[in-house]
Amino acid sequence: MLSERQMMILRAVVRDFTNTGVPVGSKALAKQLPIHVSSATIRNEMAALEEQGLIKKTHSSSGRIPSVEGYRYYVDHLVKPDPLQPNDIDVIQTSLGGDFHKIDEIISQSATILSNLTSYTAFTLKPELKDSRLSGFRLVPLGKRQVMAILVTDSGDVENQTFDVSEAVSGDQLEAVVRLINDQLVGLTLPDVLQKLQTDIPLKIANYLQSPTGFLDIFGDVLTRAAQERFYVGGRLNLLNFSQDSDVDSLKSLYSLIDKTDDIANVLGPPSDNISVQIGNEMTNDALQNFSLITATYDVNQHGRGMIAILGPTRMPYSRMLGIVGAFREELAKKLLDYYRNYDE
Amino acid sequence: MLSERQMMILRAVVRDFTNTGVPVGSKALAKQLPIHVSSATIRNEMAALEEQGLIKKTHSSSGRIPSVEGYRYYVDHLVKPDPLQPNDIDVIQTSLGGDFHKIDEIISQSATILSNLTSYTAFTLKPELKDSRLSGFRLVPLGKRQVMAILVTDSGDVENQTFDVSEAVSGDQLEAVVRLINDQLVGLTLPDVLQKLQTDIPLKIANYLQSPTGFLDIFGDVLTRAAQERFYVGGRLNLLNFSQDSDVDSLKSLYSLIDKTDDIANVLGPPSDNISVQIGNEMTNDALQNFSLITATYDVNQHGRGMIAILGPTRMPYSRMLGIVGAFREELAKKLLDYYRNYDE
DNA sequence: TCTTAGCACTTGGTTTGTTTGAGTGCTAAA
DNA sequence: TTTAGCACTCAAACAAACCAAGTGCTAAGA
Repeated sequence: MLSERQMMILRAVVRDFTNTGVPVGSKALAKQLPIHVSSATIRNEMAALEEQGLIKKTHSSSGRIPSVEGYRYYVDHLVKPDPLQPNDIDVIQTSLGGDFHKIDEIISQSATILSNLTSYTAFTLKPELKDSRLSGFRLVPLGKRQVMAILVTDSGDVENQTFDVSEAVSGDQLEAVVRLINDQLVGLTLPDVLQKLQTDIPLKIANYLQSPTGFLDIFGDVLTRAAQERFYVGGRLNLLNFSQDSDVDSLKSLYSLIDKTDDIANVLGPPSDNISVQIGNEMTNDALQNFSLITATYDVNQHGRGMIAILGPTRMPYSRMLGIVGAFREELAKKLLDYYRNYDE
Repeated sequence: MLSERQMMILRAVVRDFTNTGVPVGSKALAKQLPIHVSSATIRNEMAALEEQGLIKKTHSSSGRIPSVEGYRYYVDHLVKPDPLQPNDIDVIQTSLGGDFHKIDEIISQSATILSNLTSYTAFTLKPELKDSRLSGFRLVPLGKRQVMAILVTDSGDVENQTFDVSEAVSGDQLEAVVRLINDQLVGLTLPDVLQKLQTDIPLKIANYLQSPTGFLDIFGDVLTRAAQERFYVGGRLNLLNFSQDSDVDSLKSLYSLIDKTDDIANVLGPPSDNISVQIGNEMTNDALQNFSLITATYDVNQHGRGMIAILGPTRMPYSRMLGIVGAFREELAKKLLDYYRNYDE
């Protein structure tokens, strides 16, 4: 249990350290705090805070820096998100104000905006497609042997892929396949489609084609790509600013971590309604020991829920960051609702 | 004019320094060289080489390192490309051996292979499309207001883009546009198409649509994207290994340089039949002062010519790198010919 | 004339020691 | 409970000393 004064001191330590990066000592605190006590008193309180594992020293006679637990306490109990700077609001609204023709453009643009605002690295995941349904499938013959497969979902997502057909296939046959898929699968959720694709469909398609597997593979490919959570990264290079003593190896593993599509869900953690903060070793991943991750979901009504996140050094100014993330999730949700409304009507 | 012995010494200095990264002294050279002379003699010769600006000292009593001019002389007169390691041949052939369905896959895969072989950063440009011709154009209605535009060239390239149509457009109208474009533009080279698009076409299309500009913009978009040289980068992270003293700023400018599509042609320089080497400040770009760039073209007969390149530290083992680039350009050309042959027949 | 042994000299890097300043814990008095 | 005072610690900055590698030059030898 912390006294009021201890909280005040802890808050000041975190604030000061996140701002300056220098361990903060009793004297500086005494001068800075609103209450009027001597540095010796501060020292006593700091000893108590250290006792509880909330702050620590970098060496035996140094000032204090927050421990991970200290940051945690600060984030959970002491911080208040800063309201956005007018300037920041401007940036968001102009960057997001344009006319977009694809959801992906909005989401990827968002990653850039977020990284600019924070000067950290930002992630954006588009709303999950798990619940969206197949609304159309096309096969468009392009040349002698090339065909493009196009898949459309009811939420306006389009996924396509070109492939070669190994044998000569007639337009009629293609048509038949398309008709079959559209008859049987349209309206189902993507996971359901994927499942049927492995059971019912191969039998039926065999009527039209001798070796149907090729087609189904392609269709499956396009499908899984569409169903996969697609994520975007902004401000990759900002990570360079925080890799202390330029440890190339850890930088590399960091970069390969954030570029691997499959891992990202693991890294970000499960979605939650609140804005969530993960600090340093609270994340299991070794490469992230000196980083903090702020994640937040955004809801687009029946169109599902997506996620945004920023990754920065453990000593980030949390109040400002929480403010930005909180505001941005709202703006993004609004923008997407707008987009869908336009698209639906 | 260099004597035989001076050449031998220069070659040895470059070899040694590129291998070890340590300035090389007279004693080490005396031991290493095939001829039997004392270190004092070597010192005299080195003084002569320094006189000519081919090698230099890092400080008044240090060993010598090659100057840019020294590297240049070495590359122009002394180096012999190493033959490929059996292991490397293996890597190339298995990585390139698979079944590809798109040229872009081959080219992008090539960047990865090259970067793996060299442990530097690799670039690959696909064969220019300037000379290839439009072979087909499609507009595929996807939903109420979404349409996909697809463009195919005679070299098998496919480019597509989804867009919203602001007004309700009937299928008939779309068909008419498609027919018009196919009638008027198929068979022309892409630059010609682009040109006609600004002159003849708008007039004709006005018969079918009230506000044709939207469509033409889209078509133009897709077209320019297809005509643009597309390039791929492999081994981005390898740059981290060579950024001495972790100068974050120069790293950043380096990365933004290689990620900007429009600049890449400038950076790589004009294509030439030979393998070309650019060393340090021979490149005007500030960010590249400590790097060397090896570029080479590859020819795919009538399908045009592309480019590959590797970017590494000035002190790279040139003989090995020249060997790799030389061999790889051939393999890639072969593979692409194969691909086109399959595609054409 | 070319080569080489020998030597004085230069320099960066490493080690070792010193100083300084910010900060701490503890004690004893207010 | 607070605070002034004091002894103590440690990183960082600076300086001195030393070492190893290498150089240029000179003078003798082939």
